[in-house]
Amino acid sequence: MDFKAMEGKWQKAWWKAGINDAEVDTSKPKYYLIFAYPGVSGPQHVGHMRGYTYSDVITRYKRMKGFSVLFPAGFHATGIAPVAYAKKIRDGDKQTIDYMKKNGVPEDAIGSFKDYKKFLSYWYKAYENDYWRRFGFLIDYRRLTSTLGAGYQKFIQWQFRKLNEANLLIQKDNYSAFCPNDGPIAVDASETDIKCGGKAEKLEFTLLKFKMGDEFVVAATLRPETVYGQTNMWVRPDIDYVRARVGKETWVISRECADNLKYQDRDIEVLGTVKGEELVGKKCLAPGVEREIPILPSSFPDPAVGTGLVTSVPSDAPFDYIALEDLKRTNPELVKGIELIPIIKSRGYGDFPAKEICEQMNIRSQNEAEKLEEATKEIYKVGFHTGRMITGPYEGKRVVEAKDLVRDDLIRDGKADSMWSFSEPVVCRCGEHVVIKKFNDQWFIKYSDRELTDKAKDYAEGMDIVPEGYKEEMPGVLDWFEDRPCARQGSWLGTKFPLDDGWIVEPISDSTLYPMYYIVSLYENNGAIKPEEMTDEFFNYVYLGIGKPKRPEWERVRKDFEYWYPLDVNLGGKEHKTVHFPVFLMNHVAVLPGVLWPRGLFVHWWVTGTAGKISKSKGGAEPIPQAIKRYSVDAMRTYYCHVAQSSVDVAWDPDLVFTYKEALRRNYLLAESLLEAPDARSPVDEWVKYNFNQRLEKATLALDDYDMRTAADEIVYGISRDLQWYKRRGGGNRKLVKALVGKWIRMWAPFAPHMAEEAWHALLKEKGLVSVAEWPSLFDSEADASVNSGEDLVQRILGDIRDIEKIRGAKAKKVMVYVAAPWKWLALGHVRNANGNFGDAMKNASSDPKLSDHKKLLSTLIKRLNSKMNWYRDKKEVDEFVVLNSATHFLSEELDAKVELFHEDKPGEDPGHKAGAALPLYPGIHVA
RNA sequence: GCGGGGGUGCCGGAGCUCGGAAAACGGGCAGGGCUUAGGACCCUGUGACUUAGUGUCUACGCGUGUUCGAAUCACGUCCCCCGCACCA
Repeated sequence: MDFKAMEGKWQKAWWKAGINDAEVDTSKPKYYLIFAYPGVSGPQHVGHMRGYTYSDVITRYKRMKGFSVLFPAGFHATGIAPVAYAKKIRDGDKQTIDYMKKNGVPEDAIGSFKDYKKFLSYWYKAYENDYWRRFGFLIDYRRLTSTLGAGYQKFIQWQFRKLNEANLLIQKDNYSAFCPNDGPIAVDASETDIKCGGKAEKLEFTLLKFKMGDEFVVAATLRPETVYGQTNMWVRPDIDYVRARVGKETWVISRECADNLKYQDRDIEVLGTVKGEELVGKKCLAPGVEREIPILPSSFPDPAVGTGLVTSVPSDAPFDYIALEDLKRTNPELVKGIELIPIIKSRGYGDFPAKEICEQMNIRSQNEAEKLEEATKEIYKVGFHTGRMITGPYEGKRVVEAKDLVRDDLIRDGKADSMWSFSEPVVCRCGEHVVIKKFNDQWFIKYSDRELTDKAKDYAEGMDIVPEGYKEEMPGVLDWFEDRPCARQGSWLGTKFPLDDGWIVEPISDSTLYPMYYIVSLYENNGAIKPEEMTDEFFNYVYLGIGKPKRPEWERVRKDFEYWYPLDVNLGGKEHKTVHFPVFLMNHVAVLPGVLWPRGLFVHWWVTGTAGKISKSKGGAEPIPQAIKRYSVDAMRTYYCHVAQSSVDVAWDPDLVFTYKEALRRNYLLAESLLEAPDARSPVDEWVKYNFNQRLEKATLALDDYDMRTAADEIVYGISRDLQWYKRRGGGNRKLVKALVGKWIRMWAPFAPHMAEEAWHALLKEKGLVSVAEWPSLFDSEADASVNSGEDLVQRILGDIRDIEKIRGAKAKKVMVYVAAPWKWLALGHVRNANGNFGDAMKNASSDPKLSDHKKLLSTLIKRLNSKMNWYRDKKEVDEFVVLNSATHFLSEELDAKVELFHEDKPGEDPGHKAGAALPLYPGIHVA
């Protein structure tokens, strides 16, 4: 089977027929689904295809169920990623370039990426043509849109004016990264604006003021509650600090700290420098404990973090503990008399967690910075969450509470202050140290708004949210979600913030209402509506029905919108659970009337590499064009749907994908061979119809519930199994087979659409496209579960005979089967009625006149039946003789032996005395 | 700590809503067949013991309880994963 040829052939047919173009059709119900559009950031890998595949499978199914489907897509280009890539190419970043090459990007294209616009247009095309179309996604490509498009930006501005009308835009203080030369900049992993420090976190430090004569030596800490364990202070002897006037006080701090404070609204003036070594050996008064402690030399404090001075709590801070140990070796005189002070009791640790973990991790010196970081994190986490104070005024209190209490006390008493600082040095591209600046006019969307939150929570309760667990989380997420900065200053790509010059709408806030825009983008893309025309008047009319249409086209858009809205499902990866989905929901609630709010959310988990999430840097991500070639699109699609539930991470496993390819091929060949079988009525026609119906029904219900896995399981494996058995049993009723295969192939279509089309045409000689065929309906069938009792009986007998063959160590030449006498079914009836109670069963059976001839056998029989009570519970009575009689031919072929069938009470011959052993559904068997 | 989700064969995982011979379905492994060079296909087996089958025992993290009957319900307990933010 040539998957590759099939893919090209049928995709072409789909595009030609335009079955992916969404059209308003008022005679049909509508279905509107989007996936969270991808951030445009270079090549995608096999992991990305999971969610897209779900989207396509769902919408293909809905289309076959008679819905008019809108399945659009777009590109999220705002933010900093495209600029970051352009920069990496300009810088000749080898890893990035190699990754592009490995994904088949031509060299000259890579070169052009120096211009972020070229980068974007290349990937718009690649996502569409190399990924989405190649996977056969029936996306309405006429509606493709980018968040940088002119019309889209008009739409975002309209959205923000709506938010403003709803009083949800506010300005307030915010601390964010700032370069004294270049202004606001981004500190993120892509390190677009900065030279180093992409991983830095923004943290609020407590500044502890240590009195030393008339001035204060100031140390920064994240753990004010540990002041009770202070033994000394650490200073870097090799650097220069500054003496600065802060308000009315004089502080000794690092130069970088002084800079930082300047930007945080402090009245500060640098007076002079202080050499670090001058401080060594001096004593200062530790705040909180009011004890004199020495200032000691160390190498780990960083002048760019906090104040460049660190208070030492060796009981609970691994860095401090190790630095002390170092000193003990090099300069024991300095540390004489310093003892660890127990301050906090945490789960799993004794009095001195820092000491314990250093010993555990075998950390020997301050130079092992990475391990020390890890140890610190661990101790911090455990201490914060499980620790209790065992000293000081808050003894007995949990650390999580004590932390704030201690800090507030110290600040109130003038012994401490606070400051924002990065967790590691951040240097701007210009070479300047990045500071954290206090802005007092940062724009926020007021997601904390009580009314908005409550409305969203109420509404979410009635939404279709998959999986159920996320639905449970949603109220918590909505409560927890606070005001969020929605605009930025600096080198970001995005829409101009309409209320304030110089601000750019940030990339989460411009991606909340966009399903609305796909209605308009169709007309923007075909030129019917120009971006200049997209005024507030336009949007108010088409979305809200306010005002009058200026042109007939507006009415057209309005009609479309009324037809397609609200959105049925927004589908996205689990990374969106705590940001995108809540803001998506809340923005809808904030600016639109309730009837337009989205009906459902679908969250799926990831495809991971063997070691964690597939990432570009670590490699291991299989490029998509290569994967398509190796596995075939249909196999990959089936793999995504079947390999695990959507709410579970799956590890990418190439061997497993191959097994799906083979399963598909097997099914195709099975369909083919069934159609070729000679026409014959078979004893299993009713059985196969009944079971097909069961599976069809189960798959249909599963798809209605967005459970692609169960559906794929029934379709790819379940039906396949039944049909194999049907074939093995001699099934070949031409008319029935054609109907079976016809229905089955239609069920393939959402999952393996190319193979389905191929089979639809090549095997069934159908004319139209199966992708737009009707989803199959159930067979008319009178059969009930008793057909399975019969077929189970045949399978069980076959198995039992095989067991016996094995035990006797010889193949059967002749098999005699004895079907239980009718009166044994009567006895079974009594056992059932007694529901497991042997005495009752026995009593009723022995008083049954119809059983009076068999009194002496009753006791053993009832005992045996009773022990199988649970098994018999839901078994239907079948005429075993009729069933087996129709299967003797089959059995003798399977076993290559003569098979004879008898009634227990008319055994004919019974050399093994097996007739009497027969029970209902357990015939006696003699093998010769 | 808070919130959410979990602990079932060699592995991935069904089953839990609504209690009724646990292990569906896939994978792996083993034996056989069939052909052969296809990542094929078809049988059969895969907790232990036992046996001319329709038998016994052990098993759903651990412990209790409710029940004729518990992976499923209840209580307790241990462990694991994810999120805890301004990052898309």
